[in-house]
Amino acid sequence: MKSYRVLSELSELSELETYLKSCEYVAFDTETTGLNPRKDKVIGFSVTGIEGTGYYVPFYNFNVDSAELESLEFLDSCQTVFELLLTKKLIMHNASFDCRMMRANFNLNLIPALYCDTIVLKHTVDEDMPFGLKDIAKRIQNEIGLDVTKAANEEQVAMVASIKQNGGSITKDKYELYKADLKLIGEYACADTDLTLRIFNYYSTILKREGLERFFYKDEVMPLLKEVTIPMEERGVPVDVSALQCAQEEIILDIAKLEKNILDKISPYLPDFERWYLGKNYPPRRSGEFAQKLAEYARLPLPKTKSGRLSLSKSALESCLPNKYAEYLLGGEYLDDHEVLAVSKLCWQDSGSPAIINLLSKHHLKRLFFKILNEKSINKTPTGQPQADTVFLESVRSKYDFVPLLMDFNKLNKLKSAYIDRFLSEQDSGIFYPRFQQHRTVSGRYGGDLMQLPRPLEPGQASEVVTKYTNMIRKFFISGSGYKFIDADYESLEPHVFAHVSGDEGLKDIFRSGKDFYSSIAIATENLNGVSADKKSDNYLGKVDKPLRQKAKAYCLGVPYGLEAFKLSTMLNNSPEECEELIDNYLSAYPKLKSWMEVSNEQCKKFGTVRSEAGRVRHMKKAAAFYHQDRGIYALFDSKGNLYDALTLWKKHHKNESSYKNMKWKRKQMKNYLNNAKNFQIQSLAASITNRACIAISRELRRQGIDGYVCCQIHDQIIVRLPEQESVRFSKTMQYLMENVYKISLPLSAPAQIASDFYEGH
DNA sequence: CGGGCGAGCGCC
DNA sequence: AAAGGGCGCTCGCCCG
Repeated sequence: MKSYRVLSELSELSELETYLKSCEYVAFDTETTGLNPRKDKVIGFSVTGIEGTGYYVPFYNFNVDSAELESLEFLDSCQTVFELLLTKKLIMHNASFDCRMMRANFNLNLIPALYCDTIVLKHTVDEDMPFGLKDIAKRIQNEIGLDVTKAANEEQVAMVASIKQNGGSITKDKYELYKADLKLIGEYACADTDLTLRIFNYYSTILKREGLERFFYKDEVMPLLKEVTIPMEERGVPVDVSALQCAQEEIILDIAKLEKNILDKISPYLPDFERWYLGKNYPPRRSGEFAQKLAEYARLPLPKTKSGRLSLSKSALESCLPNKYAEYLLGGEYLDDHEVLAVSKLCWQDSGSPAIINLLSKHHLKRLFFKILNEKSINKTPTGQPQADTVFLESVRSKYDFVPLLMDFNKLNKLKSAYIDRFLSEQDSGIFYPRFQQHRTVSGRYGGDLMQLPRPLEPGQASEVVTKYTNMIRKFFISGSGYKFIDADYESLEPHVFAHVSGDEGLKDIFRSGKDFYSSIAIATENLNGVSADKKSDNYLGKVDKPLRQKAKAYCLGVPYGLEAFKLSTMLNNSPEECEELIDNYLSAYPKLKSWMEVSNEQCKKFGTVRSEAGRVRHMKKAAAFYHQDRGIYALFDSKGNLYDALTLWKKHHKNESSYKNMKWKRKQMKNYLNNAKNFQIQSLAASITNRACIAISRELRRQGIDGYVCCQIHDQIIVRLPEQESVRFSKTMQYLMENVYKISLPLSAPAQIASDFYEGH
């Protein structure tokens, strides 16, 4: 039986204190007025130390009569409880949020007491979605012995009813939980901490069983969260607001200019487009918008209704006879095509859109290219639709003078909406608070909103206007006065890790000799003579035959991640046979790479898990299930245990459409698992190297008492923000740590630069 | 009108 | 007949 207590009297606090004293592990959760720690209030918190129990301490109550939050006496009397919390092992679900909320509201730093975040705990033993508290609980409800589904539904219904009754809003963007009845909030808050504790207990057993405790608590996950992630999200990065505003104004003008130019140039094709568009959106009708506009167009002498529209009643229309338009509206069949078009256009004009073709709509562009201009698409989307993507546009670039403009138009719009507009609208007093989520990728990389900052372009790589705005984006992030950034990128981290993980001495030697990775592989694979992989040599491949090096770039990492001859042939414009040979030669040149790939496949099939050298596990239960359940006619594997190729599968099953479809889907999944198993070992180790460097850097900053922090991590790049006077000295320390905290069999290099924005030094 | 989704494109 | 991994964000469009 569950027993949740919602405190109402100050005297009850001592009960809570006794409860806390008796528990070692305590689940903790805040209830708030919103998601912004800098603006929103903590209205109360709940704790659970024993499954099935919980306490809620309310700080605010929503007064329905005054429609205001009123503060309660617990607000000033919680010091003892707060201090007690700091002595516990706290369990939270999405701890970054609660920790930042508590510090912003009460200047209480819970990070030192934070023991486990159940989101990253769940992620460490099960990387796949979902990660919401209740969603996780639903998945394991049999194991934890609760009907979470039922309880969650009831809770949802009760909360929504209460919020609505008290005049609150329940939309996704504005969910005013704090307006629900206090008692209800309190009980459900306790239910949440109860779930959190149960989830913790459940996954802790698995963590231990899988030997992941050290990886989780000591080496990476929790230290990264406590010492890097939360501080990073809490402090944010300054942005240059006025530069953002200028850029926004400017790019709007440049986009408008491009749009006008494009519309002028495509005007010969627009009548065809218009016919299609109007016919689709405003087809002839005897009622509604079209009928109204038709009556207007025909100037029918009709009386007006109260709402100001023309009355299309039978008697009114009959009084207009004889008239072909009135006849049509009364049920007649005939209406002239060009008149239909004219009326549709009147309807469209009312919509107020500036142009009939929307250059942002892929739908519209596809119509233009594939139906009106009768071009053939190059690629198809996964759903079989023709694609009007950059590959296609590139192919018709010289054929139509508007296409280069359209490509620029696309890029500029992307830069505007994804970067300029977003950073401007989300910045808060000149600080952008990025998210860094440790559970969003299977590899243990961060997921977040700073991961896709465009990399700067060299002059000539793109048109002038695109280069201008692309190179602006990283400059918006500034260190601010008195502060500097130290910005350090690992030099080709993923290729280094790849060479290390493969265990192939030939691959490793490339880096040991300081030669160019792609050129070396091209020379070894294709038996090239008279060229060198030495970047300083006169006959350096990258200099004397750049396309050959580019070719190698396409397959060096692609092949180990599962790239096959057919796909490669489309990338290189070679025959599949040639590519088959190329791949064979590549793998023969580096025999350990080949055997590593085979071992990885075996591991994935037989056990359904792979482990990165740093200790993270990728769980692929289904891969092992496919392999071990593999029987008879529906087998995915041949007698040697190799995945059937697509052609064999087709031969075996194409006569039965549905089972072929099913087998194809299964094979695709299995192939994906096999590829992912290989990719994971490399990507995940690279992520661990960067993550552990971040932890070491944060610790060193703290040890030296420097007011600095890791403010951004983008896969193989770490940016620290710190006081200017410390920057030069600490940059050496930072570089040393990045190159040395996690040792692999090759030396790593991470040159550190001092900068005042994210662009400098690139 | 909000949610969901496909398509496209940005990053490593 | 098929066609490299990991992501996030934005858009337009569709649907209830």
